Amino acid sequence: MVTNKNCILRLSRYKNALYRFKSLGFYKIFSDYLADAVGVTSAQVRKDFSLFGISGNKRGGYQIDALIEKLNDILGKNELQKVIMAGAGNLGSALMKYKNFEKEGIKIIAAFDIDPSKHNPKLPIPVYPLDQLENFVKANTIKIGIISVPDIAAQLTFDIMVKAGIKGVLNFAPIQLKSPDDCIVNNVNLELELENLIYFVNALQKSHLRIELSDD
Amino acid sequence: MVTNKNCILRLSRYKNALYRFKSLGFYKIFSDYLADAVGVTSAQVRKDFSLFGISGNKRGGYQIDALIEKLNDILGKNELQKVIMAGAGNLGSALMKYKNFEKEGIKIIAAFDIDPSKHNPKLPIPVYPLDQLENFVKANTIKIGIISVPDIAAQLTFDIMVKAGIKGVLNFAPIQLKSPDDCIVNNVNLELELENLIYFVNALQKSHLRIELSDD
DNA sequence: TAATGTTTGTGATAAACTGAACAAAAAAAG
DNA sequence: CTTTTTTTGTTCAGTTTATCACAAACATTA
Repeated sequence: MVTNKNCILRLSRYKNALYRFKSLGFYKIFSDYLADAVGVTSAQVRKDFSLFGISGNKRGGYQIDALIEKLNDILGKNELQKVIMAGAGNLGSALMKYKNFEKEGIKIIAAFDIDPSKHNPKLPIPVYPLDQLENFVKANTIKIGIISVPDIAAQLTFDIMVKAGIKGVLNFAPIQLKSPDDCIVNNVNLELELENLIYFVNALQKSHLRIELSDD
Repeated sequence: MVTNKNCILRLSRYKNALYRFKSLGFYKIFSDYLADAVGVTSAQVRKDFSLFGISGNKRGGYQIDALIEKLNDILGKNELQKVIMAGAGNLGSALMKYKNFEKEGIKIIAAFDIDPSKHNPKLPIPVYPLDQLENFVKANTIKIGIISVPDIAAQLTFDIMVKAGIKGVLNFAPIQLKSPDDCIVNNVNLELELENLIYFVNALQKSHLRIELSDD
């Protein structure tokens, strides 16, 4: 089992790039083209593929269709992935309207919120009371959940999800969730991303400054 | 200059944890407490601090206030960070309403959109035509931008930002932006995060299955 | 003041990841 | 059919990142 998160992220990027190549009319591709499109070296591309037993044709490159198929298979994307959402506030609502998920075979099939004013089972993505989450997840054997509730409610919401049988959570709340071993948490923390950016922008400008100063 | 992105992300997490400890009434902290709160080892905490010349007191731990101050300084957070947003659609609007940014000293001061129906200079965060972005950024010496436009428009929008003098971009569009050396791009790709999660959930379940099977 | 216990700071070590380089395979050219 | 060219697949070496382990420093206690 490959546990390198960056490697898996690269697979997703390769796949996205392949769709673009395909839409341009290509039917085969070489590792260096794909590398350029994704911003890595060609050795990296071949190495990644080799880890998953994906092979191409020497001097012939890779068949795009077959490659996409294999990547989707590895990424678990060859069947529609049903996902639930906890929290129907601003961010949750925006994510529910986000078109790119469906394009990628990911469908948010229901949302849950503690606030009665948010409940509405008639929406395209119905919003139910939070206490119905467990039954819904069990009845529909959902494995993946998204948390977009306020941070104060995140751990509680998470625990409900775990109890219901959710095995993977995309967490937008800016706290570190306490999780059992058999549930995976991916954090998306927008403040952290911005802080990170600010650090590197500052650091880069300082290092430029130092280079300029050291020139004289 | 420390260029390890994960290390910088950890600094942000330490800082967040420190605020929580502080609000609980603590005034000093040991590396192992902080490590537990963030989910790393205590050696990692001390090593990270050591990289930035942060030192504590042997047997006395670290003063929380001084530590927060130092981390904010490193992360460039001791002054309000002004940020602009390109794209005032669903995601952009949700981000503009997102309260946690201001709590962290990050303020979105204006948004820009190509769609006239989105323009409204009277909103708390005013929305201007895209072609005013360059002048606005120059006039206000903004360094950081957020891209939440459709993927087809992302590169164009990015190029405008770079021309205006933006040095760091948080990009929500699911494409790889072509960027000059002096501008940093951090990608937030929600499909990728979900795909990643799906992979690891599947892989974990398969590996459990294998372990169970190999038990007999 | 001396002994004891605790926690930092860091050098050494190990692990993980990436990149370079080249043999092997296959197509194309002659 | 042989040579040349191209591109894969993989080994090996280099780099980066994380962990271990322990000396040094300080507080506490007797």
